[in-house]
Amino acid sequence: MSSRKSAQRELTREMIMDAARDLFILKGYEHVSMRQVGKVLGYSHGAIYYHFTNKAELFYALVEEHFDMLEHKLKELAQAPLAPREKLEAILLGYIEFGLNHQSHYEIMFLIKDEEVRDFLNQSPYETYELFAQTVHSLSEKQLSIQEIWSIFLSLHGFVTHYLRHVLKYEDVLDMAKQHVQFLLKGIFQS
Amino acid sequence: MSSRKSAQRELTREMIMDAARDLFILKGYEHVSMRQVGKVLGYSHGAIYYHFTNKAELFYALVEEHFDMLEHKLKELAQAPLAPREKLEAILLGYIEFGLNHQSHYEIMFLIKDEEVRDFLNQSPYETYELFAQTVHSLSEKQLSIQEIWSIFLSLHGFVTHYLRHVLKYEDVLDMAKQHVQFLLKGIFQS
DNA sequence: CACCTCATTTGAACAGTGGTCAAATAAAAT
DNA sequence: ATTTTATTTGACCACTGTTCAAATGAGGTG
Repeated sequence: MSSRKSAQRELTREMIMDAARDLFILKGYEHVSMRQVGKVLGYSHGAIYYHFTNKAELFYALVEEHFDMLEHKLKELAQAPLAPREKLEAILLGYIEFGLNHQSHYEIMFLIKDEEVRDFLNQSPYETYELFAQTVHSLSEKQLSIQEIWSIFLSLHGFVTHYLRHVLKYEDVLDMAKQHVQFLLKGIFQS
Repeated sequence: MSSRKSAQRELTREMIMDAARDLFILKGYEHVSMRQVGKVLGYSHGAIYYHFTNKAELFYALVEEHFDMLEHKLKELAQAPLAPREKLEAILLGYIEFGLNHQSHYEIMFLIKDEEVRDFLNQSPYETYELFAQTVHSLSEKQLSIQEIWSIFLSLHGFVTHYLRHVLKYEDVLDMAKQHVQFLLKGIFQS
């Protein structure tokens, strides 16, 4: 009965995050317990609390990664060799794709009310939205106001939120997503 | 130590729902426990389980009421003495108002993923959406397609969801709500 | 009145949760 | 070889939803 593992197997934040990520994607924030995370790693739950102050901090560490992923995706799409209108479409669609392909993460990033988690969400959501808004603004050739961009964002958010709740995959709603994007862009470009 | 209360104070589903409603509005679904509900009524939690099979059933009973309220509100707005365009605005704004004035309920009605609760949500969401869609369709003078109405709904849903998460009141976002509605209706009526 | 029945209520029990912390352990530094 | 220090354990706390045998007492029957 050794109560401390050998040095090579010493627990790290990375290891915990890897295990948590798997469980988390599978079950969502609320249905993953600290004890479960410890169990898959072969450690007691106490050890997890040595590396993370609490559950919210652990899961927020994961979410930070995903704000980066979303930003990366937006930047990538913004550089595609397309006409502004097509690029704009790609960005709005890309947002939906991201949301529905990373449902558990989207949930924490934009949906969870839990105060504990919210306390850790500092600047990331604002920064990511700022990037989104800037990109959309320049691609719309300045025809969209701040307010209109915000409305577009909220409307995309509504789409993701709805289908996320019904646990549908992106591919299942692709057509609908495209039509939603068309609806939002209607009247901006005269085409 | 009497273990059964006198007949006049016998527990009813109504009494439980009244107590649950208060707690629920105050704290939201996840932060209300069956023991708390029992406590405010002066009964043990076991008694609650005699009248409701589980927490989900109890809270769903409350939510049924609120689908009715939303339908009632939509019907009321549809009969206001206004021009179609104004009426349409009033309906979209009314939806947002409802969502933000009954945040806890909106959460269960359209947001909670919990399978237990979802099992009880049967036809109500569809029926209510159907009413919304029909009303919007007729008020748009047939200029809006099924798909466009669905997009409008999702976009309103996104607005409510976002501000609900940030626990803002309807009055706090009224201006924003009006602009969002204008954005969604832009291009439909030639005004 | 006594007796019985049965709807109702209780509270102990179960398996789980997030979180804390003294004590045990072993690797590293002296 | 001894001390220090980082890490891990697991008992413990207060809580959750849920189940259920046992207790209770109101109402009906003889």
